[in-house]
Amino acid sequence: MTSQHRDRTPIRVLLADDQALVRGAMATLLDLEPDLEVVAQVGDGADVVAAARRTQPDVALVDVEMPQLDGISATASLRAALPGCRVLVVTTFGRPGYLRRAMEAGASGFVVKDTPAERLADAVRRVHAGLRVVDPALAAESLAAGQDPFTAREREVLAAARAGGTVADIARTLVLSEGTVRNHLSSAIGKTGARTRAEAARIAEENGWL
Amino acid sequence: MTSQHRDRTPIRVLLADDQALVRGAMATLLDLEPDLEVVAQVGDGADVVAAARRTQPDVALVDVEMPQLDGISATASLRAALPGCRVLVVTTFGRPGYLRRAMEAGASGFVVKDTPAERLADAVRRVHAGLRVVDPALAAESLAAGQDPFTAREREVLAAARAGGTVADIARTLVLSEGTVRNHLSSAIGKTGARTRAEAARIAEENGWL
DNA sequence: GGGCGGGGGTGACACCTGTCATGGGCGGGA
DNA sequence: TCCCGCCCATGACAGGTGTCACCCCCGCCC
Repeated sequence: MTSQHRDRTPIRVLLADDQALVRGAMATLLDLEPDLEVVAQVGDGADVVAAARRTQPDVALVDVEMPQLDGISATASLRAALPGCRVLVVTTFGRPGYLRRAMEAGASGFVVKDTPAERLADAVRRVHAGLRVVDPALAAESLAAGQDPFTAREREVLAAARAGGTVADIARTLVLSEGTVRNHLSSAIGKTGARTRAEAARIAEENGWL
Repeated sequence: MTSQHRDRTPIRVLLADDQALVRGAMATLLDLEPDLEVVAQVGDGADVVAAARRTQPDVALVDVEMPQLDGISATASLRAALPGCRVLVVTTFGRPGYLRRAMEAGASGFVVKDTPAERLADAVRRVHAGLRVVDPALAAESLAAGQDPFTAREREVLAAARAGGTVADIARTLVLSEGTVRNHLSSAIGKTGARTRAEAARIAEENGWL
């Protein structure tokens, strides 16, 4: 497909964002561009693949924070279902772990919502052209932070600890011994350099490891 | 929309949101309306009053979550400086405490970013017309949740506890005895019905009490 | 095969937390 | 004026937490 027709066939765009106001605003913003056409809007990651199958978009703009299925998982599903559709992840939080996981899930670009609105359409065009779009500063931060140091269990235990419950609560929800939970927590605390489970959970969350 | 406006002068709108992408998208969305004109955009609450003085807007759309000065405080300052300018608070999180505090600060409306984009312009018009715009469901939730049960100190201690540090850390930052910190924490835990400080902090945050 | 890392578990120990009783000081309302 | 709520503080106590040593099982890889 050597489709270099710039203004003839517009780039078909799918929008996935749980905030209707933001989604709608971005849709009008992109629809103003003559070479872009928003062909679908969904409010949850769980609806991405179905909408994409129906409307066959060229590029999908996917938010990370969504209620049922998050944007990273949705990206992976979408890439598996429609390999021809490229994904540009758009997110509120520029967490290093998000960037890494998004790229591993098959995203072609990663844009933070701090970036000027004028650049969004250009990011879509670049992604559609097969280029990778990543904020350089965030990429550096991602490298500096390193990757998720946790084991699967540690991550689960730490995620369960975010709710603020006791060790007994976590043990009950994960069906584990209290001692085992404390061992995992202790390990996670050690790996993050924290001094309490709450601090460890905060650090993990800020890095996008949960 | 069939808005027959007798006077041809458009409603002057100021936008305050820290996410440039969202801000820009909302600006284009509102500028498409013939009776609305975005006359200023700022990325922080600290810049709201200065920009309003310069551009004399009729309505200010203010986000709650902003880096230096939050939207609630910015609303209060703006109402004091330019009483003729009405404020419509737009926020990601529909927390009951946010709504209450926004109205107390002098806001005329409160809109969550979940609402459809089509309704935003209408909300601006209503606010400009002197009406109050509040999501009924959120208003009910706000009444059900009651208001901030904490004393000033309890709030401070709980806010400091969010970082995840120990009692000693909190005592150091607030210049208090460790025993006093534990007393305040215990009181806050009791008022929220929580069982740990982390849970209490989570509850307080979800209700917009911090 | 032996080593290694992950998962699950137990027991013990020092330390931190949450609770309560109690006290003093300060300001505002009946 | 007295009373009440808030703030600060102390001390004591039960129970939760974080750490460590040590155990087992399993799968992987040199």
